[in-house]
Amino acid sequence: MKSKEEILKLEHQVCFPIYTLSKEIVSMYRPYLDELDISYPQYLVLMVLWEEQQATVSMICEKLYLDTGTITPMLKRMEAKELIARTRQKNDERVVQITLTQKGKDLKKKAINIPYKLLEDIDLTQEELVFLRSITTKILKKSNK
Amino acid sequence: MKSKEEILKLEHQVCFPIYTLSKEIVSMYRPYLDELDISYPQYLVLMVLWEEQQATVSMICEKLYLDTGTITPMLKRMEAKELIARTRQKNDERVVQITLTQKGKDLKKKAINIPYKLLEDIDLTQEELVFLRSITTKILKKSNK
DNA sequence: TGCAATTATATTGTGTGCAATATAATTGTG
DNA sequence: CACAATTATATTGCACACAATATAATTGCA
Repeated sequence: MKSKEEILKLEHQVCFPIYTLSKEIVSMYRPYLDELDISYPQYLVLMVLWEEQQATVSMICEKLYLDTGTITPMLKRMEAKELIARTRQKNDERVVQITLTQKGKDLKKKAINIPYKLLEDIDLTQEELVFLRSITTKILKKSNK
Repeated sequence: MKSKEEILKLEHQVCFPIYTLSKEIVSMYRPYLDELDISYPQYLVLMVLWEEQQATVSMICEKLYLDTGTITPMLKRMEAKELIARTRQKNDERVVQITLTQKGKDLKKKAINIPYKLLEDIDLTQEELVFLRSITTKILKKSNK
């Protein structure tokens, strides 16, 4: 039985390791993403587009659990780097369609091996990966109700 | 045997959920920490100080896996809020000692129940908690070599 | 149809987070 | 003992992340 004092200690926290782990994982991506001159969140945007061909701003926000305050300036930076194009939808001028430029499409080939490298670097067993995935998605599902 | 295309999605389900979960957990803290007028990283600094009474800047950096570029401005904001005091060490003027003010000490009483509330909100089983902690610390240990 | 809600995106402001660099104090070495 | 290396913290610059607010386009309803 832990005292309140004990519970407040950093070493006993559940959330702190996750918070730290998240940063650590992003930093594991850094050397690979540096080569492509993109950040981790930008890589996530590209993954959406590589899968969907095109997407609206709100679709990207929803898929990545980010809001327009984060996404809009990020998309502008990606546009400046000529990875994507932003165009207002003809039949509804509120909607902004995001599409890949040729440069953005080409990056996929260079990025295709990053997941393998990361899995190597993280070095977890299959069981651990499955468990980790199930727990994280469980919490996310619950909190999204 | 998964195609590269699919693996790209698979890893999307390992690293991305952790990244998202981390943000989700921080947002779970927000209502409780808003009452104390502190951010999650500031809460982490306070946890170190509640445990250690006092600490140097570098000790805090090490414990929280953050660097001075993050910590120094954060400590200044916490000093401005009169939660902590910053004093140069007499025998080595390079070192800055961080101590709690009375206001900083008093916050501990109000914060003592937050971990319980979070555990409730997260709603994981004991096994899941233990597993999560062990796996996150495993990766962190490995990457810190 | 007119205009108040709604919707999609953008903007503002604040606080991290980190790489790179700077600064000042201390230590180690010839 | 001088001074180059090291150490501890600070600063700069850039990119998120998110709450709050703004803006412009579209929808819905009296």
